[in-house]
Amino acid sequence: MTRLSDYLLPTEKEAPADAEAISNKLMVRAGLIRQIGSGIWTWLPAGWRSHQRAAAIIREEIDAIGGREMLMPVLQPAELWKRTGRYGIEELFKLHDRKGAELVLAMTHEEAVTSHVAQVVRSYRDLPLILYHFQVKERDEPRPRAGVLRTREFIMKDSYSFDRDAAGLDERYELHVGAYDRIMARTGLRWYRVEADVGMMGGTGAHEYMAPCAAGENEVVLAEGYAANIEVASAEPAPVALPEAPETPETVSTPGLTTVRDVAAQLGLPEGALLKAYPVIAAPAGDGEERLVMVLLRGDHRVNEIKLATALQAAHRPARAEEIEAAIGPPGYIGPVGAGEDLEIVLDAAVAQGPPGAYVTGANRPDEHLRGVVPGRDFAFREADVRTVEPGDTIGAVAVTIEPAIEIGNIFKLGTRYSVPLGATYLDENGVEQPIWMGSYGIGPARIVAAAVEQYADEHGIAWPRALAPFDVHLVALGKPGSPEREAADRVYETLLGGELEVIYDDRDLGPGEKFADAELLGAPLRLTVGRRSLESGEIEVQLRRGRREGAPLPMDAEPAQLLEAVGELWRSLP
RNA sequence: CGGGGAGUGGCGCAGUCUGGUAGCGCACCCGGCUGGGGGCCGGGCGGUCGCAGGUUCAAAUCCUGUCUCCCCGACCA
Repeated sequence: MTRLSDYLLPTEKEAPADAEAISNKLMVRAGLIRQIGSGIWTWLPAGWRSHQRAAAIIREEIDAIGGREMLMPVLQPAELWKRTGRYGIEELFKLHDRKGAELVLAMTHEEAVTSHVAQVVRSYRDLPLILYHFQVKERDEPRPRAGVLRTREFIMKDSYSFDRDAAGLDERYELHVGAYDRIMARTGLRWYRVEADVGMMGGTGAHEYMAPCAAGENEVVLAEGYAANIEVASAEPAPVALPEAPETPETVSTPGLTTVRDVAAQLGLPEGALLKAYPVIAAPAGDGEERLVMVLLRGDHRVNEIKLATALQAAHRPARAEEIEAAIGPPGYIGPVGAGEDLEIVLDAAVAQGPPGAYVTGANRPDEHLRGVVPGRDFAFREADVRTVEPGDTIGAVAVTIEPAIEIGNIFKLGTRYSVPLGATYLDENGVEQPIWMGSYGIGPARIVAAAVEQYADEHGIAWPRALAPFDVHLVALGKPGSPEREAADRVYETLLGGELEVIYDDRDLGPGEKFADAELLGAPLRLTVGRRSLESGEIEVQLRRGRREGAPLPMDAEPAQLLEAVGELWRSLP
């Protein structure tokens, strides 16, 4: 029973002034969500229905691959996080109880689930295992934004798999790939599964599920048969015309010219004919020594920090001017030639694999560059792909497309990252203790909902895919309360209640304009209208929200079973 | 953390420069009209001007401090 007259659906004509993203504006305007603090949101009744629909799809598919639903707490002892070395994470909310004991608010649940498994699982006979829950995550994000797309508190479905070995983990991972693919397909979203960064913790595989939309914070690189987060993407660079190499490099005077653009312009060369030197200080995990590394790439390319971190096997930061001055040469004029025997030089693959020719580099002397520098001949290097893919790059001779997208799920092979510190082991057939191999798999119902709004909204409001709409059918009654057309609308409502579809019935005493506007704002896929015209024509008017198309009208005098059948058929034809 | 912007009824805003009765539209309440695209008329309710301190006869307005929110960047298991 959902009559709008006694429902809480606070719609607004105007979007809140501080909203920017489409989903932010529309979800607030449609009465789905309300903000209570930065990155802290309430789901109002209609919005929560959409959230629950997303969650239900996820639950069904994870159950179907053998996931066991449970519930773990958000409030946790800090000790657990100290054992895995994650207590220092800045995003982790930390607090104390009245006795002064240290607690945290969980931002994810590897620690909790692994500590349970460590206690409970003893034998290879107990494995494999998939455990999951829907639970609030708390993260002190540096910058919450875009309504419900990036919040400090949100519900995530996180599942965790436990296996005897890497091969078992691969199996559980593939099961999740299948489940996630089915979840995405069922939501009605446009989505991609992309290769993702595995991080420096030695993960062995990761994918992200991305929904393309303007408000997305990530970028995905797409080509025929290829989809990757730009953080890890690789492609063929657009070619650059290089001058032929002279016998030896020659010095050119470039007073005051410290940028690629200025030097290229001065010498009449494309920016790609220069080598850009990007000095970084690399600090390997653990207690490795810091070291200075010169990263070289084509002047028109940009460093990809994630790929560079992978190539260096180390966290890194840009070197400071005084560090550059002391170790190499004057900032703005540094280059690989004569930079010192011991300096580690990483040359981007786009140069190392590029056509033969000569480049311009800094001369390591003030106001001078070198022309005619040939990698390999004039300096030694280590090759690595460390540049960011950009428009104009190709894969298989076809230009890539780069799209903004929102990450709605990710799956990750953890290996023994958490089982070892938390002592999650089992005894194999030979009685030998072995670490458990783990995977973790997250997905955010809120982001699924918000992404659907982003992808399908138009200037009139939300246009839900069938699977996520808070209500399937929006029945609008026109005319005065108590009028014959209202009575007819009531009868249609009663009939629809006997069917499978979720109906919101606008029985409020408002004008037609307001009702239609609210219906389009709220975005149910199917709108049925009963008014005076219906009495005259004997037809219930039909409008399909997606595209705002008129549908074939339904007969008003049909038997309830017939009407339900007709509505059901209409419903199944919708996107 | 760096840069920018903003806090005035539920929402959107004006008023601040130049101190002097807190205003507008929408929403809301009451009555009436209207009844197929946010309609009309009349009458109402509702605001410690984010907070604290200061200057002044007098502060939404000037000064100091502080809190909160948004955007861009940095960051992001």
